[in-house]
Amino acid sequence: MTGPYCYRYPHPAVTTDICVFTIRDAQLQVLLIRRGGEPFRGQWALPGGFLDPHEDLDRCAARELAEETGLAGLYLEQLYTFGRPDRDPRERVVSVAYFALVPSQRLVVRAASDAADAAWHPFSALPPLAFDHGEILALAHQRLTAKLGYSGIAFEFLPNTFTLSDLQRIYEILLGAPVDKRNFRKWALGLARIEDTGERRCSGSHRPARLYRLKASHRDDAIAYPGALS
Amino acid sequence: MTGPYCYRYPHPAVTTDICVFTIRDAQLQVLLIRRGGEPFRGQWALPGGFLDPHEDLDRCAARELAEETGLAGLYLEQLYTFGRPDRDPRERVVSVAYFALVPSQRLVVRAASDAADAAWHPFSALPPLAFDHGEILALAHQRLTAKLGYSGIAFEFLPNTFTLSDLQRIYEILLGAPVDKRNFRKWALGLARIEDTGERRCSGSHRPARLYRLKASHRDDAIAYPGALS
DNA sequence: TGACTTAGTGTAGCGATTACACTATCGTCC
DNA sequence: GGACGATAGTGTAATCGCTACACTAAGTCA
Repeated sequence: MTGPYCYRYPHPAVTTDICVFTIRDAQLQVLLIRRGGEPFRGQWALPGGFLDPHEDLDRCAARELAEETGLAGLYLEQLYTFGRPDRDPRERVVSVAYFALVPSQRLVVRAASDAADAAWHPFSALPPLAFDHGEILALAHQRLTAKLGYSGIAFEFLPNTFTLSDLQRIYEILLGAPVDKRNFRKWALGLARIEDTGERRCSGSHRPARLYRLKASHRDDAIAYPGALS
Repeated sequence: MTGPYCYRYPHPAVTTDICVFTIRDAQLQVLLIRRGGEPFRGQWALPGGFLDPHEDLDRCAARELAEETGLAGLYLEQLYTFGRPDRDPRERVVSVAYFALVPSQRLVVRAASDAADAAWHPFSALPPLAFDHGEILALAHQRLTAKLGYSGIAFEFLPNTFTLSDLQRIYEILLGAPVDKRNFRKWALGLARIEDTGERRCSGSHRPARLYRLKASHRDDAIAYPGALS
């Protein structure tokens, strides 16, 4: 392939790929797009794409995510950089992987032009993935569960207001194990990061639950749920 | 600049930069090289260099480290990827940063051709650094101290055999605070990862210390010194 | 109004972490 | 060879945090 961009030494292409997680139907789910072009046409892959010449890496990840899925403004964190020489059959591609979390409510996903389709898949039943995206997702999942043990990352799955039962459900799904209600609440109520809104949520024929809210002032507090250490 | 390597879209250059830490003179120290060429000629920088076309990223980091400093076979871990569009004045460069640890004894450092000089610098008194290498080192240091809390990374600073006092000194230097001797030894002796060699080390006019050794079988055990949580 | 469903609450036991000070063993110097 | 100096090595009691565990409260709906 020849073109107008020439260098004295070979340069790899650089892309970002984004692992977007959410919790839906009481399951951890991942956003995948069906590839519209070669290679791996028709297979599922992570959203992502090539780095623009004057664009920061974080910016690239956010842009690709918005372009391919319509999602914007979510928690986005650099994960790891994958660079095996043969990971893309077309040319040498170094991919900076990101991982992102979406609250369960913001699930509207739009497939864009260069992606034939975009859909959520349960993490426990992923289809075969293009390139080394399976490996990338495995690492993202590992990071996600590890961060439960030392950061307040679980809150990123929640909307602005939530009940303590909502929060507990998140932890139970991510940990894959039930959590004691009283111990969990004792712990959660001790966190500086959340506060009572004074409101309640009525959702069915039972006692309404208090609604809590995140305090922006403590956004980056390290929060470790002790039961997450297992 | 024109050359034989042409692409349809612009490609950034990709490099690796390595933050090498050791402990020397009761201080955390970092390996820097003095730049022999432009830009930033004569300034201190992290060892590192351009990715070869058929080389994995990890491989590139290890190779550059060996070429520029003579160090090989040490603990090497990918840290983060830096890609600000203006971080290199010559052209767009995306750098995959690594961090590496060397035992205090293996300190022989050799400056190679393209690096005018290589030397250890106390982390607490770093000279001005080229590019965004100051930022990279700050992140590496953060990762290093964070990992003390949940991994056995401190052992990477030790030679094959060591005394418990050696180990304690590592923790005290990295944590920047004294550690209770009895509690520390109780903890260390409970680790499955170390074993008594039966030998002793005599180093001065005082009681000799038992020598311990790492068990290879437990190389990747997670080890968290409780005092490291502060 | 009774049944159902989820929200919300306290305590006692256990295990882990912490604080704390003296004895042991070697070399050296007189 | 005895005293000194220097580092190695050792145990216990108090505290704190985590865990296990079962019932009452407040709504809806039939």
